Amino acid sequence: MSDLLAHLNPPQLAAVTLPAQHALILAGAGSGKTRVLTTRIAWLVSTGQVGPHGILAVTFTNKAAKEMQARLAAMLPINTKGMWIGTFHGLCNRLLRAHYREAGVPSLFQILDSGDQLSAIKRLLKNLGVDDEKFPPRELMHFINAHKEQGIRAAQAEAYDDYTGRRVALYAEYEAQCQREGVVDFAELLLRSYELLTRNEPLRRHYQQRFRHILVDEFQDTNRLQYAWLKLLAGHGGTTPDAAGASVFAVGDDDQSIYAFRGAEVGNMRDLEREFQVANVIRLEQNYRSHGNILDAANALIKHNRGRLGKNLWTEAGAGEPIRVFEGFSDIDEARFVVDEIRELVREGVSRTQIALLYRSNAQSRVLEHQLFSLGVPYRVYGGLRFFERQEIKHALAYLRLIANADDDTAFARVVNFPARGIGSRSAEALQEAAHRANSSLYNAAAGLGGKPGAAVGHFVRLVETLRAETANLPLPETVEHVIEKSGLRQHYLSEKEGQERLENLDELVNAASNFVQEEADTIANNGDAGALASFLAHASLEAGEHQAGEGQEAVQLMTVHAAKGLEFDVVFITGLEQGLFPHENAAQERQGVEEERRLMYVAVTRARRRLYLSHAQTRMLHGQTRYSLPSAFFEEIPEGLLRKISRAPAYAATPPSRKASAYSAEALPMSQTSANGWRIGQNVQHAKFGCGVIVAAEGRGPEARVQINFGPGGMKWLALEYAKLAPA
DNA sequence: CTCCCAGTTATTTTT
DNA sequence: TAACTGGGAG
Repeated sequence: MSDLLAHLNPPQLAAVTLPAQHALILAGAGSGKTRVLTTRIAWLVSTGQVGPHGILAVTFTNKAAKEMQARLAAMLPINTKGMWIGTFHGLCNRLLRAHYREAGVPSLFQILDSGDQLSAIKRLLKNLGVDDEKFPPRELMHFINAHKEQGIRAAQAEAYDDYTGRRVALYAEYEAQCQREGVVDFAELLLRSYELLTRNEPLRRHYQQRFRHILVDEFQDTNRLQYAWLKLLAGHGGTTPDAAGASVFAVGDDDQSIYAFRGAEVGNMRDLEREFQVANVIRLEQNYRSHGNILDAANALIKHNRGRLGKNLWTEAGAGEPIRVFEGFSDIDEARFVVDEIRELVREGVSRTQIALLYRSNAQSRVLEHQLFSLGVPYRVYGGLRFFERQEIKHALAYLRLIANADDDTAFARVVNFPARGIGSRSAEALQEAAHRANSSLYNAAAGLGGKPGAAVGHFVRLVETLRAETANLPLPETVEHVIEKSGLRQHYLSEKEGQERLENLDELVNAASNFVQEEADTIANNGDAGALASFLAHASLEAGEHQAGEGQEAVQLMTVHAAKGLEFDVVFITGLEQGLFPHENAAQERQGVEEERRLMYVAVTRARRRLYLSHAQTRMLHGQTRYSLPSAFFEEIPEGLLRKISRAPAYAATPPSRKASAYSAEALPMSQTSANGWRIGQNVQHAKFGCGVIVAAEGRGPEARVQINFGPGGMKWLALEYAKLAPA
C-alpha cells in the first residue's frame, strides 16, 4: 500500500486519502487527475474501508472507463469486474437491464444511437403527416433531447406558444413510438433509470446503501440530469438527506468545460460544493506535462474569464522555449509553413506521433491535409465515421436487432429493402399505413398483410423468421456470420464495385462479436445466447468504436481542439487563430460564448509538452469565398514576452507562394474585390465606436453600399457606407 | 429502383 | 468550395 501512495505530491496525497466525505478536486490540465482518481479507489479498497462492491465510478467516455479499469486491475490484486465502473450511459444501461420490469422496458430493449434516433423522428413525422420543413427533424431531436436532459417529460414540458405546443405534442408522440417499439435513446437511458430510482423506493435504498463511494471524472461536463442522477444515488434525492448516503468524490476542471453546447453545466461544480456542503476542495495545480512558458501563457489567457473557481498551473520543469507565432498571408501559406516546420522537426528526430495539428473546425483540415499529402508527410485525421456507424455495419446490426426484437421499426425500415428486394416506396408506404392503423409494429403489419402488395414483403418477414430460427442456438459470432450471409448483405457487397472494404468491415464485425464474447464471457454466461445478442447490440450502440482513420503508425495527428482534450503531444500547432474562426463568430452571439472559446483555447494550449506554435492567416477560403480576418483576440491575452514571432526558415522562404504574389501588403489584394466608394476588401479601417477592423465583404452600390467589417473583439458588423464614419487605419 | 441534378448550407460531439 | 439532401426523370 505504501507504494500505492509513493510519488504522489502533497495535494494529490491529500485527495487520495481524504476521509469518507464529499470532495471536489479541481484538477488542472496535466496534474495527474486520472492517477488521483484510480489511486483513491485502490486506496479505499486496499485499506478495507470499502469492498469493491461499494464503489461506483463514472466517466464520460468508454476510453476513460477502460483506462480506469485497466489501471485498477494493475493496482489491486482483486478482480475489478465486480466494481461498477463505466460511463453514465453504460451504467444506466446496466441498471435498466437488471430492473427492466420495474423500469417498464422490454427485457431486450434496443438502444438508438443518434443516427437511429433521427431516423425514428423522421419516420414519426411522416406517419403523422407533419411538414418536416416546419418541424426540421434535427431541431426536433434537439428539442426532445434537451428536455430529457433537464429531466422534463413531454407531459411536463412547457408549451409557451403554439409552435412549442406542437413540438411538445410531437415529443409525446415520439415517447409513445419508442415505448411501442421497445427502444430507448441515449438521453432516455439516463432519464429512465433516474425515474426508476426516484419512483422505486426499495430499489433506491438498495443502491444508496450499496454504493459507499461515488467517484466522478470530468465533473465539469455533467448535465443537469446526470447531476440529479448522482445526487439521487448518493442519497441526496429526497428533501431529507440520507445519513447513510455515499461520499461523492468529484474530479473536474471548470477551465476545461468546453461542452456547454451539448448541455454540460459547469454550474454543477458550484452546486455540488453548496448542496453537498463540500468541505474538501482540493486544487491540483502542479503540472507534469508542459514547460513553464506554455503554462504561463495558459494561465494568463484563462485569467480573462470571470467566475472561475480559480487555479494556477505551475511546473518544476524549466521555462522552455518561447511560443512561436506565425502569420501567413493565406490559409495555404499557413499550411505550407506548418508542414515545412513539421518536416524540419522530423528531420531533427521528433516522432510524427508527437506532433499534433489542432484547429477549431473540421473544414480547416482540408488545406493542411493537402499540403501534408503533397509533401508526402504521413498523417492521421481524427473524427469522421466510426466502426459501428458505417452503413454496412448498421445494416447487419439492423437484421440482428430484428431477430432480437421484431418491433424495432427503425431496424425494420432500414433493411426491409436492403439489399433491394422489390419493396419500393409504395409498398413501404402501404406498410406504414397499415401499421399505423393497426397501431402495431411494421413487422407485425407486414406479417399480417400476408402477401397482398406483392409477395416481397411476405418474403422479408419469412427471411427474418428463418434467420431467427436458424440462429436461435448459435453462438454470437456464428449468428453474426450467418446473418451477413443469409440476409444477402455479403452477396450485395460482393457485386458492388466499391464493396471490398465493406466486406472487410463485415468480417471485422464477426471478429468484434468473437472478442466481445470472450471479454464478456462471465456476464453472458448468466444470460444465455439471447442475452449475448442483446448485450452485443447494446455494446454496439454505446461504443461506436475507434475513430478509425488510417491507423498509420508514424503519422502526424490532426484533430479539432475538442477532440484533443485529454491528449498531450511534444509539439502542438494551433492553427487558424483568427477573429471569427477561433474564437468562432457564432460564439459572440451566445451567452458566455466567448468564455467557452477561451476555455477551448486553454485546452489547446495545455496539450503541448515542449513546443507550441500559434498560427493565423490574413486570408482564408471559407464557404467558397475568400475571407479576410484579424489575428485572434487571444494573442492579446498572452504576455508578449512569451511569444516570438517567426518567419519562414530562410531555406523555405524562397518557395514561391501560389495564390498571390507579394504577401503582407494590402496592395497585393485583387482589385476585382474593390467595392464602391474606394473602400477595398481586406483593408484595415478605423471606426469611432467599434475600433479597428478589416473589411471582409461588400455589397451594393452608391447609397446602398454596405461593407462587412470584422472588428475583432467587437465582432462582425455590416455597416452602411453612407452613415458609418470610417477612416483608413 | 436508380441515377443525376439542383438547391442548400456550412462550430464544436460523446453516449 | 464541397458535401449532402430531396425531387424528378428515365
